[in-house]
Amino acid sequence: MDLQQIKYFLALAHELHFWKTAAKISITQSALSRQIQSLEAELGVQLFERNKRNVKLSPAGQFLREKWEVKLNELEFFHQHARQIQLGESGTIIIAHPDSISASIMPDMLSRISAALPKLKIELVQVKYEDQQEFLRNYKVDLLITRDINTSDDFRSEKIHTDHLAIVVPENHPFRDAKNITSEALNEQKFILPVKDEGSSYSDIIHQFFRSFNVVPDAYLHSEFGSAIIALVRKGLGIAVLPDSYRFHESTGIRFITMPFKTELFLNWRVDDQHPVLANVLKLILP
Amino acid sequence: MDLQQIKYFLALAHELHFWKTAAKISITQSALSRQIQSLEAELGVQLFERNKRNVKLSPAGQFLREKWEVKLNELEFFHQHARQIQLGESGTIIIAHPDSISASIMPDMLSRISAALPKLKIELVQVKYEDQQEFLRNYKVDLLITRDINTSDDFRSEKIHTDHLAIVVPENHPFRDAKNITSEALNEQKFILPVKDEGSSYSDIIHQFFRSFNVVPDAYLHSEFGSAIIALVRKGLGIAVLPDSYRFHESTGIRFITMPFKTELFLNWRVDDQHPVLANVLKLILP
DNA sequence: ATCCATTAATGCAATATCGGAATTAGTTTA
DNA sequence: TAAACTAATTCCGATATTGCATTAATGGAT
Repeated sequence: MDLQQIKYFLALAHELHFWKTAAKISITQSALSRQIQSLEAELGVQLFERNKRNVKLSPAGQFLREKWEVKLNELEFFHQHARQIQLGESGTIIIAHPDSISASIMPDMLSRISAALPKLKIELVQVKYEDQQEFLRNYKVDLLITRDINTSDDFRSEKIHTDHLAIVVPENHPFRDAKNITSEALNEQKFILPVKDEGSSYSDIIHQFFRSFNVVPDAYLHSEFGSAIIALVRKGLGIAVLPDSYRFHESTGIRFITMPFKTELFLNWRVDDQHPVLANVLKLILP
Repeated sequence: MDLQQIKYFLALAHELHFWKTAAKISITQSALSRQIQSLEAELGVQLFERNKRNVKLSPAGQFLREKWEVKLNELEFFHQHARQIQLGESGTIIIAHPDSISASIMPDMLSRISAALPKLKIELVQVKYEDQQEFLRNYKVDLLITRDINTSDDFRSEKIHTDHLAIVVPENHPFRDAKNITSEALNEQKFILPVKDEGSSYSDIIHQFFRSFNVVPDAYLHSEFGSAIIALVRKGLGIAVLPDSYRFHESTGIRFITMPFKTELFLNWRVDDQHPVLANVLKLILP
């Protein structure tokens, strides 16, 4: 059973049309037809119900389409990681990080890495909260920086930084410093908050912030991205609570008021990772 | 990339010897050598470090060996399940159940299923507590009977039975009925307990049992298998707390004293399972 | 040092497989 | 009934794979 056949199957399962699929994957309809037949024969499973006119997935085909799609994807990343292992110091390392620290600790961290390992390519990505574990587990990223402590046994986790929370207000806002921040004052503000990820300690700490003031925030806007939130604050759509790190983005038209609430940053990686430079990179990053 | 090539690779990774491996998989050494070469070329990864004398896995090969082994295994079960979907009512359904109920609710359940679906083959297996979720998730079993409520979103779970706990003692033991069971009496007994699975509600309930008597059990023996525990009780090595269902195993030389503590049985299956008879089977089993 | 046994790679010829072009055979539409 | 589609099939040349025999490198024994 050739992986190529499975890819042909997935393409056909998507198009449900031999000619169009054949064109799209650059083989002839005849070849495609026989590849599918041979796949069906080897599996002992009819994948498509087809007559001379129409093609549709059989129930078993439907099942395998779903499963094969994710497994092939996983295999792809394994192969990529194997190539990285082979490449050694001249490979690529993929780091997922929250937007908030793009301008604070990331630049310093990256320059330290690239100074010590000049041949290493670094790829930066941002990963949605709910996908983070899966991405690290399946080798889609090699290092994961989170604001949440990790729960899985497959990962190691170390605290690398502690941020403060800050109130972010437009430049012309009456709030000047921490003295202005009282329950009464907060109660009259409109807030732009991050979407609340269930179980994320980051949104926890923001709730804790409000609870400590005994305030239920009036929030009509939620956004996943800090930079978007900042843009909205600048436009006067409300004020926000964000990690102090955003201060280093040096946006104009807004003011940060640091509060005594802390939020921590964790570096996560796979235990027993085989990436040849990871150990070196960790040595550079960890305190 | 052919799955066959990957199987060849795994065989060679196991033997680390071209000739022996070739013989074992019934091809010639020449063919094997070139299959491995073509696999390496397609991946762009050297899998083995070899000279004219020795073969050993490269670091990347080591990594892929590990990953491929589990993924190929997963694929195998997917293909098997696809065949089951195709077979319809004449397929096989795989049920994992705890040993304790082999003689109580299983016989009745199975005869009901096979009466209604005479063509269906049923396979019974027992799965270690820590593997249960993985087996159900990856289609190694279709139905899973547990004493713990399920936590994953991918599964559905229904309570099918409630057992009582029973004290199991040898025939000649002074304990006769529940009236004998007091804190003082329990404190003088030696216990044979199940291995404690962290997070298993079944071991929880046994702890709860002891706590309600304010007894810390003197247990020098732990065993995973109820039938083993019963054998040990019969030999006078101690007494045990087990689900009342074991009573139906009709072992001689022991006595069950039913206690008012309850332990529940849950039936678990995959949400959105495609197995063609599963819905029918569920209808037969669920209350 | 030299010879021999071992073992992975390679050259070659036979065979099997694959892919493309054209054809065939059902099905739907006008 | 004809025309337009569309998946399967046939035929044939190109390509890949296999087994056999040979080669080249290595390690151990004498």
